[in-house]
Amino acid sequence: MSTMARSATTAPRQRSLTLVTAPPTATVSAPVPVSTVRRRAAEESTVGGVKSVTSALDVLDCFLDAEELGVSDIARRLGVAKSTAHRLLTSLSARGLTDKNPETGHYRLGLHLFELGQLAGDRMRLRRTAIPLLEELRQLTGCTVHLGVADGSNIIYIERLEPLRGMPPMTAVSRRLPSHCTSSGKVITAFDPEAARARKEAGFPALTNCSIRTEADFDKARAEIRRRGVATNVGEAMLGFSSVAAPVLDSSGRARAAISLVGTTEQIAGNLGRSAQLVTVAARRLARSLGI
Amino acid sequence: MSTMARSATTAPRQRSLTLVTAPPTATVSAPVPVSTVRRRAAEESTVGGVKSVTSALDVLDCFLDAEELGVSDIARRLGVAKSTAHRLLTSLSARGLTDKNPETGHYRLGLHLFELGQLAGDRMRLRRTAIPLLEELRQLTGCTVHLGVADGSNIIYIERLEPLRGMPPMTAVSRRLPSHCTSSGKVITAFDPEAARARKEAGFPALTNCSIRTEADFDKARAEIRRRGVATNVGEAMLGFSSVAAPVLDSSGRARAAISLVGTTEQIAGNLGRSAQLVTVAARRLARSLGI
DNA sequence: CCCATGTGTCCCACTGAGCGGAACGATGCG
DNA sequence: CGCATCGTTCCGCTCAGTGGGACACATGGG
Repeated sequence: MSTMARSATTAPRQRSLTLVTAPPTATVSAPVPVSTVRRRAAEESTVGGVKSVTSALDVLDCFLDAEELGVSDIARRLGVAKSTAHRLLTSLSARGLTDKNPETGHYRLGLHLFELGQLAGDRMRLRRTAIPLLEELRQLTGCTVHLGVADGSNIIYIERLEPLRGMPPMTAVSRRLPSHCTSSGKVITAFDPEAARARKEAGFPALTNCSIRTEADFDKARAEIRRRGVATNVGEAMLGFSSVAAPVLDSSGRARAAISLVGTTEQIAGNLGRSAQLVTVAARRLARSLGI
Repeated sequence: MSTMARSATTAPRQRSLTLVTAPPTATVSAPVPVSTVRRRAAEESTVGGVKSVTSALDVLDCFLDAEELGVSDIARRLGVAKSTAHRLLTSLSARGLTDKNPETGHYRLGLHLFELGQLAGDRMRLRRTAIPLLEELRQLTGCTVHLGVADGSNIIYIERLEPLRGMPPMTAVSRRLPSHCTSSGKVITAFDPEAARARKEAGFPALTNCSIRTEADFDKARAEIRRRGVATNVGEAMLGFSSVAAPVLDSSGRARAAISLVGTTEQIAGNLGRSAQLVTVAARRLARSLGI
C-alpha cells in the first residue's frame, strides 16, 4: 500500500511564521490552510491498513484546521474526487462523527465524536488521577493549569483548568503545541530522549520571536532544565504569557507527562520560586499516586 | 438517507434489565455485551456510505461497552473475519483513534480521538456559553451539574461539573442515558415532541425499579413537567440519587438542551424548591445568551 | 439579463482494494 | 505437555469503492 506520493499538497509547508499573538478564531477555510503543528508522520504508507478508512480519518483531521468545511474543500485537501469526499462524509455523518449543517450543506465535527473523546478521556488513568491535584493547584494559584503529554514532536494538553476568575482564559489556545515552545514540552523533552529526537527531526518553527529556533539552543535549554528540575517559558508560545512546568517521572527517570502553570508574564515572573515548587510537588505526588 | 432496512441484528435486544445500583466499572468483555442504551439506529444500510469506513466506526463503538478489546473480540462483535478486524484496528491505530497496548496486543480508545473530541466540544456554542453558568450553579449548590442534549431516544451530557468536595462524584456514570430515566431527558422530551417520539419508539427499559416503564406513565410525567416547567427524577437512573432539570427553550418553545442538578436523594429533596428555581433561572439565562 | 463558476448530490462502469480463509508462532491455562 | 486461543501475516477472488460526469441550484458580475 502506497509508499507513494505524499501528494503535492504535503510538500514544504513548515515554517508558516504564524507568530501568534492573539489566538485566531478559526474562520472558515482560506485556500490552503497551514499549521505549524502537524499530527504524526501522517500518511506513512500505513501497511496493512484500509485505504478508505485512512481517507475517512484524513477527513476528520481536516477539521483540526477549520471548524466547518464543505465537500469540495475536503476533496481538494485530500486530493480525491468530490464524489469520494461526499461518500466519506456521508459515512462519518451517519454515525455522528461529523454533523452536517442542513442549511449550508457544510460539515463539522459531530456529537458522537465528542462522546467518544470524552470516553477516551475518562479512561485515561493519568488524567483521572491528576485532576484533583490540578484542581488544588488552581485553587492555590488562580492560574491556568495544564497536564500535558508528548505526541511525537508536539505536546498535547490532556487537561486544562481555566483560571477561576479575572485572569484571561486559555480557551482559544490550541491543545496541541510544538514541544519546544512550551514549558511542558521542554520539560518532557528534557527527560525523554525519544520526544527530544522527534522534535529535532521536525525542526524548530517559531511561534513568537522568543521561541527557540535552533537545535543548539534547544539542547542547552534541556540541559539546564535537567539541572533545575523545572522548565520555564517566557512568551515563547504566545507573547505576554509565561509558564512553568515540572515533569512526571517514572521509576526509570523518563518523563511521562508534565504539569504546568500558565499566566501572564508578570504573574509567573512574580512568583517563579513558589510556582516551581508547587508544580514540582504536584508532579511528584502524581507520579507516586500512579505508582510509576 | 436510508429509509431502509434496520437489518436483522437490530431486532429485540431491548430490556437488558441491568437495574443499575452502583455503576459497573466496565470490566473487560463478557461474551456478548448488551447495553440498554444504543446509539442511533446503528447500521441502517447507510446507502451512499463506504462500507469499510462504517465498519471502522463500528469498531470504535465497540469501545462504548468495554474499555479494552482484542482483535478476536472485535471480529466477533462485528461478525467479520479476524483479519478484517485486525486491518481496521491497524488503520485506526495508525492515526491514534485507537491505541494498542503493546504487551497484551489489546486495543483501547486513543489519544487522537480524545483530541478530536475535545476540539468538537470546544466548538459547541451551546456548551461553551453554558459553562460559566454551570460553574455558578455548582458554587451555589455543591451538587453535580449537567448540561444535556437529546440524541435520538437518549440524552447525552455534554458537560458535567463534579461536586466540589465531599459529595460522591458521578464520574463513573455514563454520559449517555435513556431519556425517560433522567430529569434532563424527561424535561427535554416534555418540550420536544421529536425526542419524545424517539423514546416511545425505543421503548422504556428500566434502569432501577423506580424507572418509568410505560408510555402512559411517560406521557403523564411529561404533562406534569410542562405544567411545572421543571422535571425531577428520584432514583430512576440510580438508586439513592435524584435530580432536577429545567429546559433551555428556543423561541418556538422547543427544548434544545437541559440544565440539571444531581445529588443524593436527601440533598435534592431537601432543597427542591430552591434547586428548581436555580436551574430554571440558569436555563433561561442560557437561552437568552444564545439568542435562541 | 445571462453566463461563468461555484456548490452539494447522484449515477454508473471499471478495477484494484478489501475481504475471508488458512496458516503461523506465541501465550496461557489445565 | 497438549489444547485452545491469542495476534499477525499471506494470498487469491470478487465486489465494494473509485473517479468522472451529469444534474439542479446558488451566487455574483458584466
